[in-house]
Amino acid sequence: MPDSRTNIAADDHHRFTAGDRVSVLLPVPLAGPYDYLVPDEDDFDLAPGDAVVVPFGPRRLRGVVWGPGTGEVAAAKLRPVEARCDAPPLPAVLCRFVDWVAAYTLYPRGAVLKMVLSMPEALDPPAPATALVAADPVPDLRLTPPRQRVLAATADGPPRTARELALEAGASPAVVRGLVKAGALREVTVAPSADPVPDGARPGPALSPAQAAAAGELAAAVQRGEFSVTLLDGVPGSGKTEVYFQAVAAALAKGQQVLVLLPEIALGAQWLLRFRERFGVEPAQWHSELTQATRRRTWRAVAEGKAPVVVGARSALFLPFPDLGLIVVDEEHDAAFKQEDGVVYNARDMAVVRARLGGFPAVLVSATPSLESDVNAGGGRYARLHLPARHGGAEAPAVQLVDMRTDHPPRDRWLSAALCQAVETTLEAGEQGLLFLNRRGYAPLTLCRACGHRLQCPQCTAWLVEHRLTGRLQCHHCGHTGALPDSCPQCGGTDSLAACGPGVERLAEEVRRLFPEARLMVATSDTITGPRAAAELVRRMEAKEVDLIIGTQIVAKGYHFPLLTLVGVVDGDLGLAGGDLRAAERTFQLLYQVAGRAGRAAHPGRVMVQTYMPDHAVMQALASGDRDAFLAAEAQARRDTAMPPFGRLVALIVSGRDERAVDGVARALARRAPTKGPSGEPILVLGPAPAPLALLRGQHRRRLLLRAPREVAVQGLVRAWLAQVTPPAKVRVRVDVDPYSFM
DNA sequence: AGCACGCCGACT
DNA sequence: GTCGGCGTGCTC
Repeated sequence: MPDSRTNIAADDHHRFTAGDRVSVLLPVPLAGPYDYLVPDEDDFDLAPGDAVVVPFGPRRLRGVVWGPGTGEVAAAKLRPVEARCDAPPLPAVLCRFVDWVAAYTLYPRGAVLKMVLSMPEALDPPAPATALVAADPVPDLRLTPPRQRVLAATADGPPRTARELALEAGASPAVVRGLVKAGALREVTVAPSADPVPDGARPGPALSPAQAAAAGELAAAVQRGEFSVTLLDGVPGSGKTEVYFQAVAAALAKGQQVLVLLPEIALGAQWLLRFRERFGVEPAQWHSELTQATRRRTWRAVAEGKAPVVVGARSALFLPFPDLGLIVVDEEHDAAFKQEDGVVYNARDMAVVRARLGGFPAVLVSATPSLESDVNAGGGRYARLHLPARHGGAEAPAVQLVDMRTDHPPRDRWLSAALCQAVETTLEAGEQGLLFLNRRGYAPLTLCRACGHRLQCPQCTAWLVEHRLTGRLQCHHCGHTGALPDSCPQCGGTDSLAACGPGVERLAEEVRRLFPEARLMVATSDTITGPRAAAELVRRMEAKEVDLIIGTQIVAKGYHFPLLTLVGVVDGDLGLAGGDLRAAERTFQLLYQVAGRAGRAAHPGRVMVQTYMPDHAVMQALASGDRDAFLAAEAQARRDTAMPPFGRLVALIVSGRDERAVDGVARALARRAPTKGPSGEPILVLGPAPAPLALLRGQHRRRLLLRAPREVAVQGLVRAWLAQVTPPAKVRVRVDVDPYSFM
């Protein structure tokens, strides 16, 4: 375990008064807290965790009192704290968490605090809500029908906000505004209405014996109120959600708060519905697509203990819960929990840390647990709850491998005879199918048949992907787009550019040719752009307006389509290329998830995986359904190579516009690489190597990778290593502790 | 991260 | 003669 530095804010109840020095942590990516003076005013005192406004150079910033001043700075330089914010102090456990995450990830504490204070305006009290009531009658008021409805609505009931009133009267907000302006409605201030909260006492659904046993264990862990980690491991459709909802109910019964982390809020629509069915109302949500006002309200509600349940993406981990009693990490294996920009951290791992610091249980949920969690459960560090059967008795779908070496389709076609046959059977039976291809666009590569030139992104080491939907070329790494040229930019040849390989759009073209009567829908992040589009997809599938979905990983999880009985994986080998440590594990997880879309209701499902490597361990595991054998083999391979979770990795990514400067820094780091740990443990440093995307957004990138035995606290080692090299200003060195992506 | 200071090109 | 480009340096 990494070093967690001692923290003052955590255990100090003492208050700072006039003339004292306090250290204040600011949400800026600079090393540590800065010292300030407590102003010389009566009744002004500060305690650790208090949010304050301080001068900082030419600006004023909101920060958090972290503890007593360090005294390292000359008294003459000190400036006084300007004010205390009218907000609940940050819980001491959150301050300790910030320190812990900073120490672990090797990021400045201020950078971590920035994630906590992501909504600084929430530190100011909310403006009082204004509501509207009927004013004295206005002579000569033009009474249009909408106006009459609005005025009628004000006749009874409590004052309502303009929005509520418009909604109730079926009028536009402009009508309401017009009436206010005309003087027919009067503004009054009201106490802000509290959102309805989930009701943990509502009876849950009937659970199977296995579900009930698992739910009982989780509820008991919540009851005990001690740190523990439980891996809830169950096949898709085994009813994991209902099981952990019982733990949520137990925490609510104790009066504690609950955080549920989901990898992407995109899979939230059906999840929110289930939550609502179970607890009566939707929980508070936290993700990047919320409006400013909602974020502000929610942050404040969490801080005031008024949001009993929050469901959110990884950043929700940094919300100021005063009394958190449970964290659930659903789809815990999902790589989306790894934050890659800004502070690099893994929300699943940090959730476990947060639970440990807070002294409450964490529950990790998955049908395809990560190797880390599986090993932790196997070694007894985590408890494991297993839900074996599909709830409701549906059979797990049979997975059939299609050997593309013998059943290969003709040139520029991607569907084997076997899969075509299966699609036909499915369509004839009036059932639905999903063709899964994890590649957006029409073709991943365009090349010139005359001169061999490949269309490449000017900013990245990546091919440009043709998108017929938009008629443009697109780089999937930096967002660069350009028109599709009609002649080769290299040799000028006309009619020589050829699309190579399939994307979902090209696959759709093939399917339209083969099954002209089938109704298709292409589901990718280009077509499913938000919750509305996702809901529409669900509606069209349920109404059976669609026979075949052609989709990327966006359809791999979260959805439940009762009539979907066939899943065809068009290129099962796609994720296995490249030297990624977790390529096999991830491919298995993804394909297993996709396979789980087939036959979830009364109809038995069928899954076909097209592969050129039918003997590969991933394919064998899918075909046999023996996930545990696959995980065991994968674990053994990692053990043999001292790779995670049996060893530790830290990646350094050196980047900058000037390739030679980047190379220089990377080589300087390599020369000073540690070879031994503090007690002589063997340390291996690989690199520098060009990153797989050696050029990204015009930035040249080199990677170094440090591997250490599990028991070595790598942070000290890396800190000392980095201290020996001072890169020039335009070269950046990023640290990624426990890297997931090797790009 | 911001924001200022500072030193070199195209405008009123 | 000024407005403004962004290089580097500091913030208790």
